[in-house]
Order: sequence, then structure tokens, then C-alpha cells
Amino acid sequence: MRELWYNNGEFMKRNTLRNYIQELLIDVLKSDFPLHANLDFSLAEPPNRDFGDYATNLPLLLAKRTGNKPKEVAKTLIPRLQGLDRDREAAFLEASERAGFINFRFYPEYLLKILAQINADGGGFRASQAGGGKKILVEYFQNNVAKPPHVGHVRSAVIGDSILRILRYLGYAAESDTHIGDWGTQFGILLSAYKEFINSGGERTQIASSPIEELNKLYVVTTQKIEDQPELLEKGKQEFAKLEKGDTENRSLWEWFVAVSAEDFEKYRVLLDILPFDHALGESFYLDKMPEVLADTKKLGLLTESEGAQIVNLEDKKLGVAIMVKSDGATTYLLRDLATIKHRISRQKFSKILYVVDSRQAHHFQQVFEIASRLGYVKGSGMLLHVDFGFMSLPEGAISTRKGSVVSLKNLIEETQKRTLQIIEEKNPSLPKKNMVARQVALAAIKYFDLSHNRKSDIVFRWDEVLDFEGNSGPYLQYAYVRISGILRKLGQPPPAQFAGRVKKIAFDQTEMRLLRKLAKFPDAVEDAAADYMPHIICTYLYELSQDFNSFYEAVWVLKEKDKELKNFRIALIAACGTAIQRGLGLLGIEAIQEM
RNA sequence: GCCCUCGUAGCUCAACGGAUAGAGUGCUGGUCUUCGGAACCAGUGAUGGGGGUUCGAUUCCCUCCGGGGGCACCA
Repeated sequence: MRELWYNNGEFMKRNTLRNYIQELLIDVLKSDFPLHANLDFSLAEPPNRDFGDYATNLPLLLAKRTGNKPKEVAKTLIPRLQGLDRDREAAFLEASERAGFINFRFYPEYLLKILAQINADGGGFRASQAGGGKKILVEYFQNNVAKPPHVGHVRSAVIGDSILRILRYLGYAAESDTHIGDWGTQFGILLSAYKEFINSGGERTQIASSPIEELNKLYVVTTQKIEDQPELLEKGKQEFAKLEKGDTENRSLWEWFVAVSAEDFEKYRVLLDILPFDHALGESFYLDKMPEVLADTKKLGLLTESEGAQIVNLEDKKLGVAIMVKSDGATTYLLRDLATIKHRISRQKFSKILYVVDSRQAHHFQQVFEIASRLGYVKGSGMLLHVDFGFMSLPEGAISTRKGSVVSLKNLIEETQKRTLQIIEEKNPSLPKKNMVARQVALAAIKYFDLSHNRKSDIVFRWDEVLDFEGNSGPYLQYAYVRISGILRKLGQPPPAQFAGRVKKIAFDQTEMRLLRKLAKFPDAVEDAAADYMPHIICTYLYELSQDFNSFYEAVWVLKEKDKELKNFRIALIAACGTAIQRGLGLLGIEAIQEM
């Protein structure tokens, strides 16, 4: 198949079947309906897979513009499309009108060519060049110093990790940054809490065993005390002010907090099995860049004083006021974010920054983006994007530190792994490397649970659902891959490479055709997932693909098939299916395993 | 008070303005002389209420009801 050109915003040069049809439709529109050449038609899977592979609503839209009936419009479009197709790929078995839509169906022989290509070296499902090496930064898993990560951080981590993998797969020069929260008033509170702890006879070594947890305890206890003793908050603010001014004792304590936390974060990253970060610059890294931002703001006359604080008024955009410097002279998160943006764009040359942060910060990012735009740090819209996600709650209500209902990242993984090991002991006690497998299955369950939901939805965390490995779950996908691996292992040799789809005379089983048709849509799923930074689209696709594989697996035999060509076809089919699952899971940060 | 978001089967979630609203789970009943049953097949069951725009609305607009979140010195 030749290279197809299709311009849909950022996506150029993807050779997918869907883009091929899209190209035909646009060409016909341009030559036959030049007045409506820019019509925004749809091209998607039809509601019923018996209708065909793809469907477009173009006749309905054209009918409205031209005053004709959809059926009539379709009748003139279809021969033109078929004619173009004959000159180009000769892919269509059928293009027919139904209820104002045109449904397209590919020749089985054509799909066999696609199948051969998927299995051939350098063929389908390889990383693409679509991104053209454009530099994009993805920021996620923003840990805070002295705060252990919990299920909420897992969501940011796995969504960000998946988006990074997808962008890289599509040929972007995507880089990651954790943007550690290592600055702010909370460190004043922590400093005073720690000093109090030492003064009352505590030892530094008591902290050192598990620093993040111990420091967090001190912090939590103090914030609880603040409710009754507001003077403690003032004390904390004073300690932070000292820190900002460079007080030696506070500075060295802070450096210690940051250092021990950084070690722990790396452990958590490894525990979660997400990609290493390209950058791990904390908020404090940008401190010396804040004066520049303030100067820029002043120069443009955006900065005003109000009740002792320095603010930017965004009331005209209904965004309220943004505080840059507090009345006590301390800087804000917002100002540090602006300094960060300036650095990332002017120094690091990123052309786009994605913030994978929960939706509660939508207002904050709107303010930041608006100010960055007024300051001229970004050109046009779309350089800065809040990839927001809904937050997690428990069946009994919101996750609350005070009620102790927080599920820590560590606990989540350990519990799930324990449960997985139990299941393995029941189902496959002789499995080698049980612990390693249990870890991969557990991570699959956890990551898939997070990734399979539309990221914008709020979700309810339920242990019994995370630990349910049947039905739509990560382990279900892994299991399909295990079955495929099992067959290929028994085959004892690599799948026949020369298979080129010569099984014309065979009546295909319905499950075979369904699997083959679904397989050809892998690139669509990746493209759609990338377009809106929605990994769950890949989850849905892989789940449907695995379902189709399992139906196929129940319906026909592969190794016991006597007809040699048919057997080779089936081997090629499952080999390609395995490739799709393995690569697809890879884009989700989930390991495809051979046995479980 | 203002702003943002979300209300879809009993439960947890899908659905570029399109065709008969899909899954999982639950429950009921089946499949098996396993290439691994963490499977397959069938049945059950839903768009909060009311208007509007449209050839067509879960999707867009208005309104009411009900959740969640955010609104100057937290990040």
C-alpha cells in the first residue's frame, strides 16, 4: 500500500484504510461538489458490523446543501467512489447506500494483503513518522515532597505515561517531566513541625527509615492542630519566609527533605513500571526565573496591587484575579508555573506542553494560560493544554486523608499483587516465575482500570472491581495474548512469512472475518487516542479485538486444521492479532506476557 | 452568590450531532473428548424532568431537580 496523505490537524501521512476512504471522499467532493469541498463529514464504524467496515454520512450532509434526497446523492457518489477506488487500491467489495449513509466493505482478498503486510518486516503497526519530531512536553505524576503518592497520583502517572508512549509511537519528540512540588507554604509548616519534633526529643534517625511517610505524619498532625491553633499557621508562614530568604538552617533541612523524597519517588516510579522521566525539575528550580516574569508583567502594565498582594486582574475573562505575589511577599504556585512555561518554551524549545492534572485545577490552568498568552510566552492557542482527568472517589464517598480512607500507591500495588498470586496458585500452580508474572498481571489490572475509563469521568475506586480479572480488564487482554503465544509456541516454528493471502476459495468463518476486519483498524484507534489524548480509546479497541479473538478461538481450530492454506491463514491471523495486542498494551504501559 | 462539570441497565463504565444507545458486572440458562475456562454462547435490563434547534439529540441551547468541584493570599 502506498503512502497516503491526509491532513487532519496535526496528523499527516498515516497510511490507514480509513484515511484512504477519507481521501477518496475528499477528492470526489472537490471535483463534483466544489462549493461544499470543506464539508465536515463523518467516517466511522457503522453501528452494525454487518453493514460494512466504514460508514459516512456525507450523502445526508450534501442532500441538505443541494436540496436533493440523500438516496439520490448517494447514487451519484457511489459510482464515482468505486471508479476512483478501481484506479487506486481496488479495495472495495461494496459501497452501498443505506438510510442516507454510504457503507464501505473491503474485499476479503484486500484484507488478506493487509494481513500479510502486518506480519511482514517493516509492515503494519510499526512506529510512525506522523509527528515529524515535534517537541512536546508531557507533565504528570507531580509528586509533592514529603507526601506519599496515592491512588490519585496513579491516575496522573498512568495516563501521562500512556500519552507519552502514544506520542512517541506517532513520531513526536515527546519528553516527560514530573514537576515535583518542592516549594510553598507547606514547607514552612513542615519545617516548624519538624523543629517541634526535634525539640520534644525526636531523633532524625526516626525519620530516615521511611522519610516520606514519617515527614508526612508530622505534617498531617500539624495541619490538624492548625484548626484549633491558627497561630501555628503563622509560625509556618514565618518559617517559609525564612526559607525563601535563604536561612541556612531551613535551607539545609529543606534540601534534606527534597533529597530523601526524590529517592522515594524513583522507587515508586519503578514500582509502577512507568517510563523514566526526562526531566525532574522541581518548582524550586524556577525560583530565580520568577523576577523576569514579574518584570514582564509589570512592563505590560498587567500587574496591580490589591490588599497588599500583587495580582493580575482577569475579571474581563471571568477568571477572577490571579495572585502572583502574596501580601507577605511570598511567591505563589501560579507565578512559578508562569516561570516554568517561559523556561520550557524559550529555553527548552517545546512547542507544546501537556499538563496531566486532575480537573479541580481547571480554573488555575485557565488563569495561567491566559496570563502566559497576554505575556506573549505562547503564540496562538493550543500550545498549552490541561489534559484534565476526573478524580477518584470511594463507594462511601470522597477520599479523605483525615478519615484515613486514602489508598496509598504502595498499598494498592502490594494488595493487588498478593491477590494475583493467590489466583495463580489456584489456576496455574506450576507456572515458573510466579512473582514476576503476578506483578505484571497486577499492574495490568491497576493500569487498565484507570486507563479504560474516559479520563474526564470521575470514577469510583472499588477494590472488588480492580481485583476482578474477568471480563473487561487488563488480565483479559493479557490472557488473549497468552492463548496466542501458546498456539505459536506449539507450532514450533515462526509463522509462515510468505503467506500472501491466496485462500480465495475458502468460505471464511464469520469469526475469522470479524477478527481480520477489526485487526485492520488498529491504526485508527491509536490515531483517535492521540488526537484527544484519550488512552481509553485504545483500551476499548484492544478489548473488542480480544473478544473477537476469543470468539474465533472457540469457533475454529488453528493447529488441528487440515487444509494447509487455511491453517496458514489462521496462523497469520493470530500472529498479527498478537502483534496488535502486544503493541497496543505497550502504548498503555502494560506488559504482554507469554504465560500467566 | 458566581463559574465549571457530571446525571445512561441493580452496580461500574462506553457511545466524531446519526442508523436497532454498546460493554463489563450481577442474575437466569447453556457450551467443554481445552491449540490454557482468567474463555465462549443466549436471555435479562437504561439516556433525571420539561421545553427548544435539527431531516435526525445521550450529545448542542434554555429551564428545573439532583451529585461533584472551583471561586485572593494552599499547591
